[in-house]
Amino acid sequence: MSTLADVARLAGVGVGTASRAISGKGYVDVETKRRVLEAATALGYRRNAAARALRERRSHVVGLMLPDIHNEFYTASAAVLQSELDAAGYQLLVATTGNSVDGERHAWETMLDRQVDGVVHVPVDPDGAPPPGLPVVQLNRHTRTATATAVVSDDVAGVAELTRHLIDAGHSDLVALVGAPQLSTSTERASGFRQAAAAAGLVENAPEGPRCRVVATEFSADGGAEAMERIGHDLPGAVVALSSRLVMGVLRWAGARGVRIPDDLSLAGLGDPEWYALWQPGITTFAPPLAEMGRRAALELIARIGRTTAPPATTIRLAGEVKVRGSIRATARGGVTGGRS
Amino acid sequence: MSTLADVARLAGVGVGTASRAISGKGYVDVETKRRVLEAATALGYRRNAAARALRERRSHVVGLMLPDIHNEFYTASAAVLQSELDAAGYQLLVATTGNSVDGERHAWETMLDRQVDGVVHVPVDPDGAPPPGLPVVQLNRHTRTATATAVVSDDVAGVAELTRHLIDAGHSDLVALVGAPQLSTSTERASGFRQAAAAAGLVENAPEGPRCRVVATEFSADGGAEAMERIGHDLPGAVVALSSRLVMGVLRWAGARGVRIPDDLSLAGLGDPEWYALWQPGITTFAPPLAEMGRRAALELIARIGRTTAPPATTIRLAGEVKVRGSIRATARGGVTGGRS
DNA sequence: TTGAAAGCGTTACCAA
DNA sequence: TTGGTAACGCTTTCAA
Repeated sequence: MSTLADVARLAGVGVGTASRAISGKGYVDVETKRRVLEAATALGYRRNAAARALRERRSHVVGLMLPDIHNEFYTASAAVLQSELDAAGYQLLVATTGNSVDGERHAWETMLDRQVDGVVHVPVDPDGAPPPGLPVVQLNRHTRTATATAVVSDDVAGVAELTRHLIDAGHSDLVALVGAPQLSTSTERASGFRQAAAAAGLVENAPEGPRCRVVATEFSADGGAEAMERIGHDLPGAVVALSSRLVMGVLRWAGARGVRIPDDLSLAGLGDPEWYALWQPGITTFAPPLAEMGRRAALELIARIGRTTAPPATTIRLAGEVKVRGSIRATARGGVTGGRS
Repeated sequence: MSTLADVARLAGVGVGTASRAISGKGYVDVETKRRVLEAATALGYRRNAAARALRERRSHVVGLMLPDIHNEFYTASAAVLQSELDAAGYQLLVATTGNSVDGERHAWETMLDRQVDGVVHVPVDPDGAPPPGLPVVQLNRHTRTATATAVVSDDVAGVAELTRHLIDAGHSDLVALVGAPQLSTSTERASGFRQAAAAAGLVENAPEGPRCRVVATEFSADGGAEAMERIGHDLPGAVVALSSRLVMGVLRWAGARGVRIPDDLSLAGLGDPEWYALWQPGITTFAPPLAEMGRRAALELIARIGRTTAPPATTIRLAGEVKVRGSIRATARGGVTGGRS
């Protein structure tokens, strides 16, 4: 691998000049620059990133910390985040936290050791704080204490709209399935559900009559199946499974128990993996704007890097979209949409 | 951020000693080492990765080049690859090629600029060659010229087994859907299909009688739907869609055309995304051992890094598994499994 | 507009 | 076993 000194020698200039010609900062005569560039091409010169990072005190690398690479919910954001960052000249270092506090600490150490210029972080520990001084943007979830700017989906509004859709279809006995109550995603989704339910006069945990319930489990297929098993003796008319994994769990449970969707039970979901549309008759869902979230997170982070005074931590809420498909059945009790039965 | 010099000063030793104490290479008195480590902890010292990379001429970073982060086929391997690499002290730099030769070239430049120690690569250009001298392991696909070691699924055997399953169920009019013919995945999957079909006496492209066809399109849902549209006038008894995207395309097409699976058309797939099992009555498929492939790729790469003489390029073929579910209907014409109709 | 030279934080060599 | 010192390749003063 040839170095800048090689290029300078071949071009017949000093290293300083060569550096300026190549980086494009500082004065260089047009003709000199041409010669340097030519020499660089001839030698197949590539700037050494390590030397640059050492001298410039910035690595041009940003970290992405997420619970699990193999989860389409995160990768949907990661894909556009990556391309946005790439366009701005940053490389992406990926570390996974495995949804554990230990894993998260380990990932932070990795990031710090690598001198990343900033981090996009899907937080695990609701009370964790990012290392001071490092530009961090939280994605999807946010921690309790507002230590960093977060880019999230407006789940409250989205789930409320989804819930209203159920209510409009004539449902008055609703169950929402959420994950661990410490996660911001759990509480916000539950809150959207409760708001819409309360506004329609559904009473939480009422033994009968118009009612709604919130069941907390774990954001996984097993969690969803287990939760349905738990309430199986007292099934609602509709269940809102507030993550795609929970939807899978409900579907699995329904298949095993012979419960037909939407005939025996209406189902609404969250997220929009490709199979939602494929599954007959399609899962009605609230789809967070994952791509847009990734884009915004990248932009926010880039804006924060290199700035000495960190802008105040804010939460950026992006609106998603309710997608109506066939997993909800209009009841005889009839709502605005009328009954199909 | 404190430096090694700070640590050395606090511990009352020279930087050389401090370096040896911390890196654990070279002679250091036990007591001295303790003092250094203590000082390091007190100062919250972290080794500067850039300086280390510059001096050691290796970055402890490996690159992962894949077509698209948002594709569960690759992330299934990437997840275990990441954890394996992490355990060996390597960080993962991710670049996407977007399935284009240009994107691939750009990704290579990124990798070279970053001085990565090695690369795990899902090749796009079937004729491309990795930069000489850099340890590279190809994942999933391999290039035509055996320039690097590749870790792939034994698609020939797997697809042959899957095809035999169809034949055993009494099918004698088969279509296989594959992607671009330059990709090794396309040719190997097609070859497994042809082998099994020929062994059962199916004639390729025969106008009637026991026959089989191979239709090349693009590895995408649109490609699958378009291919089905193209052959819709002359439907086979069963179609083998040789990627999960193609399966989606077939399913979408079937939904739109009112073709029932498996009643009107049997379907077999490849890969095993979570929704295969969920989709009623389940997609019968050949599932490549993605996790194991990721693990092996990581191990092979680690073994190659730091070794001066590159071991010869070999292709490591890992066996996958055929998963039988409900998307194949036994025909009246009856095979060993007998007909359900 | 240019060249020389001083670091950036490590590791590795060498003499003590 | 230790400390001093010379690189590693680059950017960035500073004088010329």
